[in-house]
Amino acid sequence: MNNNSIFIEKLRSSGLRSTKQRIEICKLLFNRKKTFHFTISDLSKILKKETSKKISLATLYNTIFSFKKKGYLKEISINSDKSYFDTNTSNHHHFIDETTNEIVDLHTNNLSNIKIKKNLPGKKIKSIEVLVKLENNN
Amino acid sequence: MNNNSIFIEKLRSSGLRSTKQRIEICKLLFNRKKTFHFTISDLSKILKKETSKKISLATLYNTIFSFKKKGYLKEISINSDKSYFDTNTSNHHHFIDETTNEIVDLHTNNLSNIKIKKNLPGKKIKSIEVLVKLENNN
DNA sequence: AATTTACTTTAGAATCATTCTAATCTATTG
DNA sequence: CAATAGATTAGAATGATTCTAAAGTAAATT
Repeated sequence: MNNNSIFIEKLRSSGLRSTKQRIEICKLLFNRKKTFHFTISDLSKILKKETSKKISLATLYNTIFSFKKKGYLKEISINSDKSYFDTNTSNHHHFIDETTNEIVDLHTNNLSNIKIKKNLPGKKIKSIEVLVKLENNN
Repeated sequence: MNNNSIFIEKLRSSGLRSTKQRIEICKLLFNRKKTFHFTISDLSKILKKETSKKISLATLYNTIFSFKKKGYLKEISINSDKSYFDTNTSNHHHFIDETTNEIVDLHTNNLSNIKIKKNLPGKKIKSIEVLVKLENNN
């Protein structure tokens, strides 16, 4: 029938209860072909428009952070007053257009291999994130 | 006598009035051998301790942003609830230790050359920022 | 299927960084 | 030394995020 069962299974299999709210958020985030970059307030606005039942802000925060912890979302490191998230959890990087604030994925095959020739004692690399800032041409 | 005159000149030459507050902030930021990474609230705390006269938070924000605009400071892109700044304005990158939140410079000579093989129409690259996240080497 | 229990959701308050406001002050110019 | 453009200030306003504690509900247990 509907494809909620996919999300119910996804939630269950990762030890999260399959609640109405979480399923609604899953549908919004993961029923997409293209990568989706968003802030919590983006999400909140979209949910207000597209959904009949209201989901509280606190639940949105809770859910997005548990999805991040489970590896369903990535948080993007850019300088901003808000946090950005990405539905593309594969290893990749970002362009940010500083005139429009639009975020675009930069896949690793479009980037030369990165080697770090310095290491700090007692520490190991967890991730390497590249942010390419863009401005208008000319 | 004192070396304030250096800062007075620095401020004047870039079209900023040399006020008591700005000179105080200059001394705190630029009388250092090593790169200094800080947030506004770090700075505020240090100023409270090290300085007799109080500088208002609004002035701190104003000053740090004008110093950034003049190129005396760089803002660092990490995910955080606050903005981080860096007194090292040369082209370089950062490590962030996610267990302690300590930021360490990563100079370009410790990094392989980065090539971006994709470009977006009408846009050009303004800067490339690499953030290396570290964790404990257990 | 009813009960229990642990996990979730919720509204609203609280917190914290940052920005705004509008009054006062002051470095520089003439 | 007076004029003025630019700076500083306290405190209020804003906006993102976190907290709280009460009410709701999925899943486990009977």
